[in-house]
Amino acid sequence: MLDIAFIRENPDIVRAAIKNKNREGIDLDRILVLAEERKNNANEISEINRQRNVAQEARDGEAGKRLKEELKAVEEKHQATEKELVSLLIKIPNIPSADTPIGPDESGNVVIRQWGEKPQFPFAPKAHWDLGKNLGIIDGEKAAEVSGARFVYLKGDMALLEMALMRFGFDTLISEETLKKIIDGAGLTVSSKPFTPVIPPILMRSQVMNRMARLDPIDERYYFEKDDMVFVGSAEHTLGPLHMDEILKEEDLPLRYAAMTPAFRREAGAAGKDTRGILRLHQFDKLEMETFSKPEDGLAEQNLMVAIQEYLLQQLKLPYQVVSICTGDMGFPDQRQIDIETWMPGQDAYRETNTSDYIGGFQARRLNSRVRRTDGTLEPVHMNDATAFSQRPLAAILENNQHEDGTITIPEVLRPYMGGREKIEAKK
RNA sequence: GGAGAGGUGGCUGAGUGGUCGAAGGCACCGGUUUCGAAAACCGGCAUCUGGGAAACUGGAUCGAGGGUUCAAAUCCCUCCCUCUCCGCCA
Repeated sequence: MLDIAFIRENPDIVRAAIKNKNREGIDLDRILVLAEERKNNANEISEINRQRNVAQEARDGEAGKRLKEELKAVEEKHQATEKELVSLLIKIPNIPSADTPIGPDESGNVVIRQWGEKPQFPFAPKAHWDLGKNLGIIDGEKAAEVSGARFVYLKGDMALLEMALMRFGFDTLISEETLKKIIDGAGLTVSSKPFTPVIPPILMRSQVMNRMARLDPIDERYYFEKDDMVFVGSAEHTLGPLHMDEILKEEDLPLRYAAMTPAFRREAGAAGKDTRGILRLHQFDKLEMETFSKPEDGLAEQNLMVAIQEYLLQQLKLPYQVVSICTGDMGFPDQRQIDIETWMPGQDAYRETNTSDYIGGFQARRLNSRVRRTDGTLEPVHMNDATAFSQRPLAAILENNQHEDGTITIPEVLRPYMGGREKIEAKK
């Protein structure tokens, strides 16, 4: 949710954001009228209450009764205004950052840099679903019988590889030394405070998800009506509300958290897309980063998130490109979205493996997560969320490190987590 | 799931219809004392919000929402949460 004062002062910026993010049809003038009405009603209520307090003091039952009726009428009006205002307000998307490309859809995204050499194969490289099936480490068929489409069993070395990947990610995020190295390497000036590892809930109240501006579209969520709860679509959804209704101390910022959880997505509207392999599942594991920072540090914080993502992929020696997501393709609460696409030779394409969302104070405003500044004022804390690793890099490892005989070379950095082994081979 | 007890300021804890935004204690801030510190003593100290340059001042807030009443932290209803015991369970 945007700050109403900001909307009042910058209607043109807000209008542009609505248009560029393809959210037309929002009546901004109505919002401004309602905001004015709300303020007037609040003042009126305040005045009636003052008179009521006087009447109480005087034990004046007659005046008290009359004022109570008056109050009731104004309060009803006030609540109706408030309700309509908030319902309109939460439809306004966050304002894209100045460096976000303007574009209608993913065709407007801009590749900002590429890293790594695409591997050359003296044979036709296979896609990970074929590699995984042949090695007996990805089983989509049995999963389909048991759970339906878009589920898989990861077995044997694939299961171990995932644990290795996630553990490597965690170890990177909780090491101040490594973070320092990453920060220096990227030429950033941000805190090197390490991430706190968290095991968060993956079921949450729908209301809180709504305060994260992530409930809509509800079709994308697994919703348990009886309990009014939803499955998280990402650990972001329960890490973000970790400080709701709190006032944070400026000196405690940044706060950084990392959590690996299953993520659940209904993939409504993605029918027929990526039906093979592990790129688009209803349930997948993801190691997520979530940070809370001072408003002025929020953008630099996102740059750190991206630097970490790049470091992780570089350590795996996976070629990738960094993409600045344009206005028409970016998330509703995002101020700036940077994706990383990793090269998948079996599909002859870069595929999205990481995303990082700079949210600014957009979620914090509804979550009521604020920071007390040294001058005593309160501001919404700025939030960033970003993928460290999902399961998608596993697909990239399989495809990039494959051999003609179908075996896979395990990335060096993951070997210590896999008993020092160098290769994944078919079980004899 | 069953039974019971609770949710009050940064913490603790009193408060069962008006004099309560809320005693006392702890913590914190300032002062006296001291060479300095501790202790003791004195004073201050919730949050949000409208108006105002400020001094100051109006309003709201005792888990959330609704109700009774001229008046609610206090009475009634609904919901949420926490704790204890039992049941069940990893």
